Amino acid sequence: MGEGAVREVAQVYERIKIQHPLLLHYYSSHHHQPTTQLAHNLLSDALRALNLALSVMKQHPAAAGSVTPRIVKAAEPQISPPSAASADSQAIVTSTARSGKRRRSSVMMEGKKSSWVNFTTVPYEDGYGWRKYGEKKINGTSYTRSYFRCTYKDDTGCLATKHVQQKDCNSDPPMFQVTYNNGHTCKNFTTTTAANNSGSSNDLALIGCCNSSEGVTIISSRNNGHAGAAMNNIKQEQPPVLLPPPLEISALPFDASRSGESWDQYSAGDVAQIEEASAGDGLLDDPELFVLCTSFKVY
DNA sequence: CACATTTGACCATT
DNA sequence: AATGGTCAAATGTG
Repeated sequence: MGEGAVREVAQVYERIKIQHPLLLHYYSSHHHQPTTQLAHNLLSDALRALNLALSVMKQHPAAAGSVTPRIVKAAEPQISPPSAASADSQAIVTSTARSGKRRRSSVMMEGKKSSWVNFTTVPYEDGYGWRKYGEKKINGTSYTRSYFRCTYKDDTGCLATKHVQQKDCNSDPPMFQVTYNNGHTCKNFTTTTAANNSGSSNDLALIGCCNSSEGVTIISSRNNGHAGAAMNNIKQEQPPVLLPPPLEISALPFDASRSGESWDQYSAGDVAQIEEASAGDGLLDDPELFVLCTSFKVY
């Protein structure tokens, strides 16, 4: 058993995990079909088994074969899952006195906890409403990084933010690294407008990177090599979904026929906290394996 | 008019 | 000083 085994198990796990919600959605509207429920149960069992297998492999790397030190390092931090809305993080809702010069208080620094990354071809479709608040050219990258905060921050004090960084690799579709900070606390805040992304409705995020070939859904949104241009296709008002509880099987309250959801990052509510180990693309030699190996629950 | 995006400036950290 | 993250005025859009 080696790295290849870990990768294979992890890939199967992620595939099931990603496609499970589609089945659940179908199942929710076809209760009368026992075969669907059977498939649902089987998938649930498979998920648990694979999750457990990955956990064992990770805890006994000697048995599972060598895992690159960088991966292990990145998976080390064990911090509360992204969905946890801690009280102190609420306290950080510093109104930052719009008037004067803002100052990053120590409380603010204490609040930087939940952070996780996701590699996806559809960085703007994760079921939440995001509002762009900045764009920056980051050293060592070809594309600008865009910063988003929760659309309902002002209404609910939701501290969720994310930034999207297109990878340098010339993949088609382009791959993005999405870094989330703080889970959403706005929950099921209602929106009125429906998603009308330029991308096809069934786009599904896929964990992976440049050379991922399997299961990548082509999105129609073009990218002309400038992240800012790609942003023009962002649909800010998307039907929000509740964060699925960590590895808990539940139907998602969204219409999968309208908006693809890249909620895999949530199912890893226990996802290892990922600290930026290095700048730019040096984060990992193999981001795909990296994500796969850090997104399962450790029992 | 309300809301979202753009973009230069500001601030904290290293 | 360089860098990354955020603010907020200006601008765009429906």
